[in-house]
Amino acid sequence: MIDPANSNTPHRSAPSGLSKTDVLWSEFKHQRDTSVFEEAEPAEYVYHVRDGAVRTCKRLSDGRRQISAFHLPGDIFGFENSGFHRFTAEAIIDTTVWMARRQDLFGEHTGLNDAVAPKDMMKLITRSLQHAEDHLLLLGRQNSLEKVAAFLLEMDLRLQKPDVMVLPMNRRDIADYLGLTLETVSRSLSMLRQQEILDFVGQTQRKIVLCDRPKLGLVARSAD
Amino acid sequence: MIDPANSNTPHRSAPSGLSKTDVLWSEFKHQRDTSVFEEAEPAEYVYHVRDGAVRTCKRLSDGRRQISAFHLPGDIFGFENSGFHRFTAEAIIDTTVWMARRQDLFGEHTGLNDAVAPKDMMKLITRSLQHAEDHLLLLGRQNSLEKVAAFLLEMDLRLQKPDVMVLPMNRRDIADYLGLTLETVSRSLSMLRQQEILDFVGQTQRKIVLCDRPKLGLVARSAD
DNA sequence: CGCCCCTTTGAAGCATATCAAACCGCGTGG
DNA sequence: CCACGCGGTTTGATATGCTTCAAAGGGGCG
Repeated sequence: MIDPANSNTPHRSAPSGLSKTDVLWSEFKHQRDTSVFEEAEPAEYVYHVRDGAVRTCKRLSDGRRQISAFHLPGDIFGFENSGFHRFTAEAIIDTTVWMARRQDLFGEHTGLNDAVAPKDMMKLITRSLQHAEDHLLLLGRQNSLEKVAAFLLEMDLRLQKPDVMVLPMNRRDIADYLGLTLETVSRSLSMLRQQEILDFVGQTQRKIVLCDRPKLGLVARSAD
Repeated sequence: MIDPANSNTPHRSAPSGLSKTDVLWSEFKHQRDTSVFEEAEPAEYVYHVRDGAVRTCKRLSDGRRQISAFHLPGDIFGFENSGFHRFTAEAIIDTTVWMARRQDLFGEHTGLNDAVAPKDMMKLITRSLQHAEDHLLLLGRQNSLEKVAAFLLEMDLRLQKPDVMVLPMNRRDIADYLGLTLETVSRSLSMLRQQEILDFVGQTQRKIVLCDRPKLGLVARSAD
């Protein structure tokens, strides 16, 4: 968990989404494919992605994995009500996070309670809930092409509709997010490319241009 | 929405799960297959199931449906942070609910703020989130037999492990909860019966006895 | 240059969906 | 009381979308 190679610089400022500013945040770097925290571990910190990308996932004992969310720069993750993490969080690529102690942030056992308004925490949890609820419909009732299209639109939005979308995750991560295999994800992307809805930039298949967002939207929701 | 045939008796008491007692609850009856509220409707009330059962679901425009949760007697549902319902809620069978105004309960715009501790609300939302997160893994990564087994165990637990489990929902509801078809649900139940893990009581296929909960647990998680 | 990881693509297999038919209990109306 | 229709369920046959297995190509890095 603690990597001596990591810097640990103190900061006093607030990520967007949290209102109070007088909380101590420490910087921490995680190499790709290392865990930020593990499922069932006590939840001592809250994390703020500065740079990189993180996946939160659950695993079955035979290795099947479901990724519940991707966390990109600006996102906050790891807050838990229960005191224990319900997910494993792993760095997808080399990632820098800022960490704050839960009790500092949410003032449970400290004198300065409500260091961050409970309202903020509520907002964060509600956003997670909403995302999970939408994802239930996708996992339970949408086909592979719709799933991949929806994924692209989600990433597009969260990366603020860049000209070129650079995906930090590989095909397997996408597959485990969408409840598919990596081959099916690849085939769906190929189909979308063939329909000229997207294109790859250069030879790396992680840089994607969305040529036709409206059409992509139609594919994502052949419905709704 | 408002059915004149319904009784509307005022109550002053608190469902378990909410701490304060001085909130006005009104009783309301919903016939089976009628909606309690619709997606995108303003969320004015919070609901407490007294009797019956409710499903909350999302639909795609072509009719595909994903049920996110079943609400049984004692459950609270319909609280929304956003002010608008993100689901449709429908009575599965004839159902009695108690309703309380959101602002009475959570004291947003009233003089008596925090009529119910924000902590309670947080607990409710966290429970929903946890359930949704677990359901993601089920929908994305478990096979039909595992899904049905997990469903039975969930219902068993929530009905407090009765000798005979009486399911309020039909096979299609179960299917739409598990991301399957009703035929696949039926086949899975038949397989479990053949393995003597469960049995039907009488000729109605909604009364189920779990003969071997440990074995059912093994089926549910051929993993985890 | 060569190895490894990632991705794509093809072929075959399989789990679940789809289509179809029969059964059963139940409520209704003759 | 019985005949009938209907919704719900089961079961069988077939179809299909996705997975599994396999192979090849490409890029990056030692």
